[in-house]
Amino acid sequence: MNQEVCRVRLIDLPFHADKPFDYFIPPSAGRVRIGDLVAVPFGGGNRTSLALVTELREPEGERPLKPIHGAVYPEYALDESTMGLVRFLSEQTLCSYGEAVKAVLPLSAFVHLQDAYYPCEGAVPETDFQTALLEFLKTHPGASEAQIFRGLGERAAQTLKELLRTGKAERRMSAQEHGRKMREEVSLTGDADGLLASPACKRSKKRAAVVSFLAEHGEVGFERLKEEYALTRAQLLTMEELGLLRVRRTDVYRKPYAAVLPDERALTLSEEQRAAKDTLCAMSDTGKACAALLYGVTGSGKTHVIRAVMDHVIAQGKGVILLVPEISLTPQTVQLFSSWFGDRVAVIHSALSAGERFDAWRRIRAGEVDVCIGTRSAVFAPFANLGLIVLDEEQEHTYKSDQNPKYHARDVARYRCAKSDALMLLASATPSVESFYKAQNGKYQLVRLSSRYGQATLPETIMADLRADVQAGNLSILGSRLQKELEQNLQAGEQSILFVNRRGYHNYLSCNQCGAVKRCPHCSVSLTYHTRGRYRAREDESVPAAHARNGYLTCHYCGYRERVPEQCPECGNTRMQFFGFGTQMAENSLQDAYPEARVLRMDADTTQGKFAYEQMLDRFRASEGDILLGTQMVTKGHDFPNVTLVGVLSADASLYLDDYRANERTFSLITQVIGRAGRAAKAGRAVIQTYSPDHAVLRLAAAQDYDGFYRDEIAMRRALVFPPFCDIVLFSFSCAFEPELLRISTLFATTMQKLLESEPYKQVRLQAFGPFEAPIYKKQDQYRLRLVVKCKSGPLTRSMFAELLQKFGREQKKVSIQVDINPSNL
DNA sequence: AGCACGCCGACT
DNA sequence: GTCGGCGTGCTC
Repeated sequence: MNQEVCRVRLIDLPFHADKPFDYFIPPSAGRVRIGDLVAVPFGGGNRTSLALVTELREPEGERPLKPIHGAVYPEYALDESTMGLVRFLSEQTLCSYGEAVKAVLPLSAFVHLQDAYYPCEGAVPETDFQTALLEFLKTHPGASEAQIFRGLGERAAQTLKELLRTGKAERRMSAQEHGRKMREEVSLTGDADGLLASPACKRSKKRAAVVSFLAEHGEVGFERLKEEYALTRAQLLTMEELGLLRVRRTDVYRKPYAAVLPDERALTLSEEQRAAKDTLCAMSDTGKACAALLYGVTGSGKTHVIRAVMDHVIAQGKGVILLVPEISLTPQTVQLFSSWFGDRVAVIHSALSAGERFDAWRRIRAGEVDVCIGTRSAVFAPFANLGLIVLDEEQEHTYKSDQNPKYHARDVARYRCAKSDALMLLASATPSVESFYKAQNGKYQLVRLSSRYGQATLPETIMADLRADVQAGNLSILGSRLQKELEQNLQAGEQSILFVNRRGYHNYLSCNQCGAVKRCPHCSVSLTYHTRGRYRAREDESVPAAHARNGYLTCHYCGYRERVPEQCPECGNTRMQFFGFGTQMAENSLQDAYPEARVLRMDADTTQGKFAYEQMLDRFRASEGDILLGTQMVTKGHDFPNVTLVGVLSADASLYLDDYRANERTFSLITQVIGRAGRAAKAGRAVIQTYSPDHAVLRLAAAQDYDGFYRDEIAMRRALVFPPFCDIVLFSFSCAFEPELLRISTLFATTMQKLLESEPYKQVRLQAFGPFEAPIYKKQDQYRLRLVVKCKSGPLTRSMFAELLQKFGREQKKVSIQVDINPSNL
């Protein structure tokens, strides 16, 4: 027999142990193919593990191989393209094979490997306890470890190992599936009177009642019995086992998003929109892999164009993936698209249960849907015939995963589209600098929508200079201009939205006289205040002067640090202040200023519940609030006709983010916020509070001048070498023991430098910074250092990183090392 | 990750 | 004298 050997990757190995292992395929294992999930005995104790077959090969060498147990979960075997995707993910993000597999399959939903123990034929026990255990296994073949412990106590563990080692018992794997919802139809196994007379019914009133009920109604669903008699599943199973009931199980799919009636409104496109649609459809029709950036100013009707292109692709029988940044923040978009595509749509929501996620996956794989709408992970939707992947609001950072595998949905989309000759469509009003750069260089086809759709007009944008307020002695969160506008709105009974930038909160130092902010001389990123001692400021707390003198300012990209200056280097003012406040503090100030106003605070804390977010928006829409105060979530695409004022409490918090994307994020944010107020018939106003009213980014955002913003920003990125002119690789080290942490991270850095001098890595060009302290140096009793590397993330560079990570993972376990290529925030 | 093998402290 | 701590190293 040839092809007796298979090469596999174990699913549950850490990165440093993740390499191929060979097994032989015994005849009992049946047919095994590449992409199959198999159970294999692994390690000294031969514990059963899940593995993925990556290669079939001829036997070679003398080393005896272990036999695989066999294929499991045959319906989830990976096809060739998914195998490619897994390889791509693991190579691209430096994650283990298993992590990649888990990203691509809804594994957690259904896989549950459990060891089952069996006695071996002719086993001769050596001790009394062995005799007892073997006896137990004979009466309970396939018992789990837990069952054995329940029967014989925990001390059976030792004996069980002896039996396994001496071949008196064996361990096989039982593969169980979870999360599969079955419709359970229950009927009687025989004549009702006979069953009622049985001891099983005599002993239980409930059983008797259920039997009588079934005698009357024939076959009924389990749900019905549950309602009528509070019958539990356990009781149902017992009755089935006792032979009273017959349960007919059929597979059902769960559909958490009930189908909405298809929206039959005809789509009328403007001239410009139709031209955009035609361009995109023509690209799709080439049947070749291609990518486009649909850049449309707010209100230009991107959604209509997207829908038209989706229709076009679906009409050709191809699958479409529509990615949105965050389902709960874009309920309208999702609702809109779900209703357009009716039953043939699957929605993948981060709040789905494992089972629901699994159902969606199965429906897609079975070809029952044309469209999959979802967040980041929906980019893996298993369409056999993929025609289009859309990333709506492509600049959003939520498209980058911050857990392994740390992929960017855009990269995965590009890969999948390339492999399936599909179209990748990025859409945004404020594209990421990286994407726009690619569009400028012809990598993406740029499609513009430059005119506003309908009568929507931009609101009047007001830069409110907070320095004037400080000079006038007003230190409130609300500047005078915003106060005036708010009062006007409260009086007129019109609604207002106030935005607090809490995300990316950090302590940065600025002069409250002239607004100057301390920046890194090398990276043009604002410096972050760190304390030297144990003290850490809470969100709403300004840093006390005593601590300020204790601390230092540092750059998160290169580790540069300096002392806290006594006075402003620009104007000599001694009133330097630390920034950062949250929604709670803003709410308090608002209530103090306007006790009669109804303020709805919306942030991560107040939107805990499942529907809390939507409920709050509904309440606001129903005018149950005068002011909606919140974080990021209030800036997303909601239409509130009665909102005529939008305020940004502090544009600076975002402007002086300790991230090279601060400008980009601010531009995007301010542009979106302004878009919130100009949607209805009434004219709106947008008030942007800032200490830097002349900051170019704010002015460009107020003017909605993306091209101007891009021109400045790309020049800055080029000059300082930031993406798209390089990749940033972040290594994070953590350990409870500071000296060890320092030793290992330094060793890591020097080993990397040494590696760079030797083949094959001599051609790798990179610049390393650090190790230096992470923004939060100590977290959960772990000290954290990081190493920032600027490089071009190519195969050679990544394999060097992989080699380093493997080595350091293998040789020491105290310091944990994480890697993130182009992290979404530092 | 799990697990075995291996070399030093407080207990029957 | 042994049980057991978790350091080190391997898993086809």
